[in-house]
Amino acid sequence: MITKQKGCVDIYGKDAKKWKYVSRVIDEVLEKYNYSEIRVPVFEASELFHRGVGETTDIVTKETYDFQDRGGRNITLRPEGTAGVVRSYIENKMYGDASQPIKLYYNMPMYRYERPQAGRLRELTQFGYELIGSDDPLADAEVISIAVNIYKILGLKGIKVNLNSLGDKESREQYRDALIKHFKPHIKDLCSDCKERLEKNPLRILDCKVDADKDIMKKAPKTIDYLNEESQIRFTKVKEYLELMGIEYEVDPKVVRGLDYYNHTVFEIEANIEGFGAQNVIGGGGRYNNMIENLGGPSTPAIGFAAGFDRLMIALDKENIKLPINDNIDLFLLYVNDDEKKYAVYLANDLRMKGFIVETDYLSRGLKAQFKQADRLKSKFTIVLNSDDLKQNEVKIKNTSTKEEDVVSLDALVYYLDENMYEDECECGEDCHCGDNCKCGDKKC
RNA sequence: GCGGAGUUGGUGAAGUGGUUAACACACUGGUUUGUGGCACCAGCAUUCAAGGGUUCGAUUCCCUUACUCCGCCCCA
Repeated sequence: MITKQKGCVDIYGKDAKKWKYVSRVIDEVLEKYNYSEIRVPVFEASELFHRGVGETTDIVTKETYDFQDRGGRNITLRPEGTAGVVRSYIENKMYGDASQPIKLYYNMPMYRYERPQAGRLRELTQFGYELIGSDDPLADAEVISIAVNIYKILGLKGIKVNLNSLGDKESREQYRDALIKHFKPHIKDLCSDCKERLEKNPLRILDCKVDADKDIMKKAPKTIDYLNEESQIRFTKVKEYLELMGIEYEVDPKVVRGLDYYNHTVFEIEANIEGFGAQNVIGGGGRYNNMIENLGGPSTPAIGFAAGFDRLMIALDKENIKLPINDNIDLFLLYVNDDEKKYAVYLANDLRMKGFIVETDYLSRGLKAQFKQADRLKSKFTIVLNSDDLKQNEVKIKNTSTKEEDVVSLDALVYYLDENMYEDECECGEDCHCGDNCKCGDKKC
């Protein structure tokens, strides 16, 4: 048997419906903020990610899917979304558009060659968005708030925003030196990973889990203390705007992010949900004011956010959030003889074109088995096509939940279905948010 | 890249160095010559992830590989 590749998943059936629903919510929220969707290629020149994401990051050094195509080009499957979006921004000269800033969002698969575990896949899906062309702290606050609002609308409760500022280039370098100075004398007390980090990326020592409780860690200098005045004012404004929007957050100096391109505002969104695996950061982002210039565009400030779609689905599942997905059908047509089957074919086609979800039997099953199938599909109505009835130009239609049966003339069938489909009570149940088609009074589901 | 635990039918699983691999659910058919969901009856893994080894004999022991799950690194 040929099986799927390691770290990949098949999404189908009920899960696919949930995915579709969640994607739609994300789309709708982002469109309220006037973001428009961008679709960029799955693969790009390897160089884009090396320069964009950062030559020294783990993502680039050990997690990319690199290959050469038949023309000898060096290709990489995208490990994240921002680099490709920025490439497109530059290549399509969006900086010249009349309307600024540029707001783009995406929801697409990413590829990282990693050992799979809970909440970690090789083919993962991320949604994210980028606000390019504004350095206003309002942009920072808004980007954070969008993420929080998406999670809120989906019904997630256990989420937490951890916020920090890395400051501008100057602040960041000063801070880096201060960290090295602080940790160097104590290097023997640190774990082996941290010993490496000291040279490579000292900021990452801060979120080490092994050394977390040690004294040196607690006494470590904080990014915020090394912000120059300008960066400090900026950070204060971001916080102010967040408060205006009613977004709760916590300043966490340990949030430094693993991608090289960040400066100023960085943030992570954590899912504090019982039963969630070790990978409880479901989203993160920050400002990347230098990246566009680094990739050959004009110097342009930007900020963005990216979130794990798969991890979001896990979070929704762990919090037992019932998504309003419709997994029943409107009508099942049962038949036995060939004339009835022909009529089923005709009627199914006709009613589908008129907007109903109609199923019939494809497996030459007995009547009993067809009823079972109708049950499994949670059909709201069933019609047993009967030659005698058809001669009279009528059918017997049964409401599955009330068990009531009506004789309806074929001409009136569409009208009958329209009238009775949602008649008795809100089909959606109390947890539904389907928003439309519900005739249960003024209640908007 | 490193570490731990697994892999038995469509599903949940029990089991043992020896000739029919429990049990349950699901499924299919029948009891009911065309009106279900209940009940009863019958059927449903020559096979225990793949390959190799030990053995008279392996699904059971050993090795390798693949995959899954969990963790580290890192990240979403």
